[in-house]
Amino acid sequence: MPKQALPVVDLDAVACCSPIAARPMDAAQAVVVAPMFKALGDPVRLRLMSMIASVPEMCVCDLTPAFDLSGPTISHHLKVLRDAGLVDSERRGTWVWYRVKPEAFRQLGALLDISTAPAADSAA
Amino acid sequence: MPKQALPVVDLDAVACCSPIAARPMDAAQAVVVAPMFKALGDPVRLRLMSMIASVPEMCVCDLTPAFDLSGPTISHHLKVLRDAGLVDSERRGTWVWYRVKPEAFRQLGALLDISTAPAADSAA
DNA sequence: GGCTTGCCTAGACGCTTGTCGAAGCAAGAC
DNA sequence: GTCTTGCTTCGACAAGCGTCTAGGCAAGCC
Repeated sequence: MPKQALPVVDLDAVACCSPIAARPMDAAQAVVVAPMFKALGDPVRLRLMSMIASVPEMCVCDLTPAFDLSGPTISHHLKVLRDAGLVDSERRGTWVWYRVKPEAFRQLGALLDISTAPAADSAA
Repeated sequence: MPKQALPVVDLDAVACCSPIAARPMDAAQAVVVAPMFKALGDPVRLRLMSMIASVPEMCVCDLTPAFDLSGPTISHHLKVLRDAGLVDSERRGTWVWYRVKPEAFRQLGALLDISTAPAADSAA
């Protein structure tokens, strides 16, 4: 069995590593985590994330032409991803570069782990 | 009418295991996967998911009182989760029971895996 | 048969979101 | 300095979402 968050219940630790199947998530934690999933809940943002995650870092100037959308719209979606804590941006000279925040992805991945869940499919 | 939620999301049609960091996700796949994340992007639905995932199966009658929301609203959120392919429902006598679909969770977890990503900072 | 309980659907309402064009700011070229 | 390019912010609009009440259907009890 994979080791998991020990019973020390620090809110950050819970938000970070406790699978949602381990126990019912409390309202406060749900409010913190939901925006991260929500940010991924748009096809454009999912593709943006994927493009950024596929390379060490990505220039907005390479992101925008991949979509049939205006610059401001892409910029808006990138801001949503930034606000959700999924990516970081940095201006270097003329261009702005985006980079994923791996710890955020590890968090979400850990939340989705159902390996510790009561057997729903086999018990039925 | 234990209608099995129709395959709004056809799991088999999705590249089931390719992490989004492995390569840029194509638009078609993004359109299929985004609704699953979107469904988790609401605090109420996240808590519902967590409650359902914490036990083999869960009766709506136990779900509803945990929230300060009307029955129809909970029912609506459950339908969103059902349409996203994250849960299954079944009527047995008087009550309706919900159950997670583990394969959907495994798929989302796999998508979020960034261990194969080009080192933006983790291996740098 | 009629009544009650459990859940879903329908319709409506206000807030949020995705999109755009216009305008603004920062960096570099001239 | 001025001009151009890259990106973001602003303001607006339509579409979508979350919530409610009202109503409907199925199952079980009398």
